[in-house]
Amino acid sequence: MGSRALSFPRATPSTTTTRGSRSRGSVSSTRGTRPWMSDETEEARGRLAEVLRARRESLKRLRDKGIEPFALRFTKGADAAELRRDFERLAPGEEAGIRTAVAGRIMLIRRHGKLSFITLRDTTGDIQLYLSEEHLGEAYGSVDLLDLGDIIGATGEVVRTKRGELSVKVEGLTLLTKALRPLPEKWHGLRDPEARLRQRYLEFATNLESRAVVMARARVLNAFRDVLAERGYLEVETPILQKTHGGALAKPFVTHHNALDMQLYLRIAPELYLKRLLVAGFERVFEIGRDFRNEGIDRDHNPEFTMLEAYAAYATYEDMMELAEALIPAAAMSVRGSLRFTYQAREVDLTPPWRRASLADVVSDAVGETVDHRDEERLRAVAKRLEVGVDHSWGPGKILLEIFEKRVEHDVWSPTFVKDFPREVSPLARPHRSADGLTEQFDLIVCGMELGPAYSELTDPDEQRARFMDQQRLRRTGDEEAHPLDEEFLVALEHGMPPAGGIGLGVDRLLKILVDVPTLREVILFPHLRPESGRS
RNA sequence: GGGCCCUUAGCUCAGCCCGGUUAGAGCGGCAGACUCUUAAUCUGCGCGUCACAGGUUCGAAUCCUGUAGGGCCCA
Repeated sequence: MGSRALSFPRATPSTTTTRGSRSRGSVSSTRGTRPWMSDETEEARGRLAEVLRARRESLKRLRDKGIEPFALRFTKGADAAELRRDFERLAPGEEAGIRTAVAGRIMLIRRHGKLSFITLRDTTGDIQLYLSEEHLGEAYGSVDLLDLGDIIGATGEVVRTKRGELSVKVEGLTLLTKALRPLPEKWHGLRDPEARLRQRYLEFATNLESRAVVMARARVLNAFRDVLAERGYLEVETPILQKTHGGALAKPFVTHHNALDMQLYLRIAPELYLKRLLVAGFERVFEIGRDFRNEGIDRDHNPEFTMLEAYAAYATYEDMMELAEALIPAAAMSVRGSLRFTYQAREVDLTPPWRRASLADVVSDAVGETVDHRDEERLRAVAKRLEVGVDHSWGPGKILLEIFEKRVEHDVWSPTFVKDFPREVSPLARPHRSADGLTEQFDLIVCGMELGPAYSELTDPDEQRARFMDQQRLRRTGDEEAHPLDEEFLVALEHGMPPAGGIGLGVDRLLKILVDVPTLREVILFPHLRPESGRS
């Protein structure tokens, strides 16, 4: 059963509009409803109710005329952008002599009696429809039944109007989906910052510039996959539901498997499973997926976020630096077309190679005195001077890291590999080949943000067990982010994991930089918001 | 966690400081005119628990307190 073309005699306007029924809605069951919450149309009051009733009315009229308002399919001939590109040179008043079929959402209607213009929006942009009674005959009356927000298909010749707007001169019009709710204001779009996030689909539908984020995300992921595939990395998927949450220092979400009657965690990182794949003999693997961390929500944190993790056997953290220097520029070129641009009005240059400096050196430079990861007394003094809160139980390494994160990191703007982390804050990285008490870990910092860590991976199962035991001690002192001991992972390591380098990259934070927005929420398609409560 | 700010029609916003008939406008909606518009224009008509709860007052969108959601800054 296909959709019948929307061509029929002019509809006789109903004289029975909805006026008489307005006062019925005085029972206030919809008190406090918000547009993004469902409401009971019957009892809704006010202007929205009037719009909803009008839309239902035209829906009914369409059905009365035997027209299905929710069609099955439509064959598109071209996108708005394709037409604009292909007919760039068409002169005003000229007809291309070529027919096409376009489809999209009605953003604007300009009716001039026997002539109407519709601005139609598809994925690629807007295209104008030119509709005239002269051309459409009786079917022109159907234009009266169209509303802003409806999704339609149109066939006709490509023309440029006398006033210079590229248009499709419509010969056939098909209603594809009737919109039963109104679009936001046509000029301003959706502005309320809360509504923009809660009804993200309306933001993307009406605010064209917001779509750039969605495009950029796809481009970054494609660029990553291209670079990794070219280098022989295999894309894999590992469990999100895990018995033990590991691979990072963070609080997990807890869930429950009914049939097995057991507690499970949503992964905080795929790391320990990717390493099992190294044990299994896959030498280069990567995963792009969601991690979940049960932490606060702010401009740099969302409970779920997208992470790339990649591992290469027989490699070190220097190789991961080189990989990062390939991945991020590829993503930047794909999104920005350049390695030099501004983030929040500040110049940034992603041209590799990037600065490599030890954590102790970066902190020393920033605080104006030489510190190292063993001098607890001096570190405590520096922390005090800079008003960085530190706990009595912390060792020097943790204090050093805290000073870095609270006072130094934000100002590290050019891409920098901050490397060689104290052992106590790095439970999964290999001991440094030449420096005592350090590990071969780096954090990549760009525009004051940590994009991700990388290690020369720890392969010695006994050392790994000792690290986990240290973490257990921290756990007992109340550190909820300490790494749990994963016995099964240790058994896997005992079977032998090749020496390897591994890296994690936070895709959302990179996107923040590439699309130049100040908050993570802007780059997440559907960011988490607190539920609206107290409105029942 | 602390401070400051916002919440008025489906949407975009006035009104709030200094309390006073029935809370305004534009878009959108409805009815009509209009064959080259670009947020089309023009005429007419409607449309609100002023986020929520309490307090002060003869009287509260407006002043005070609390709560919720959101934003910004600091930690």
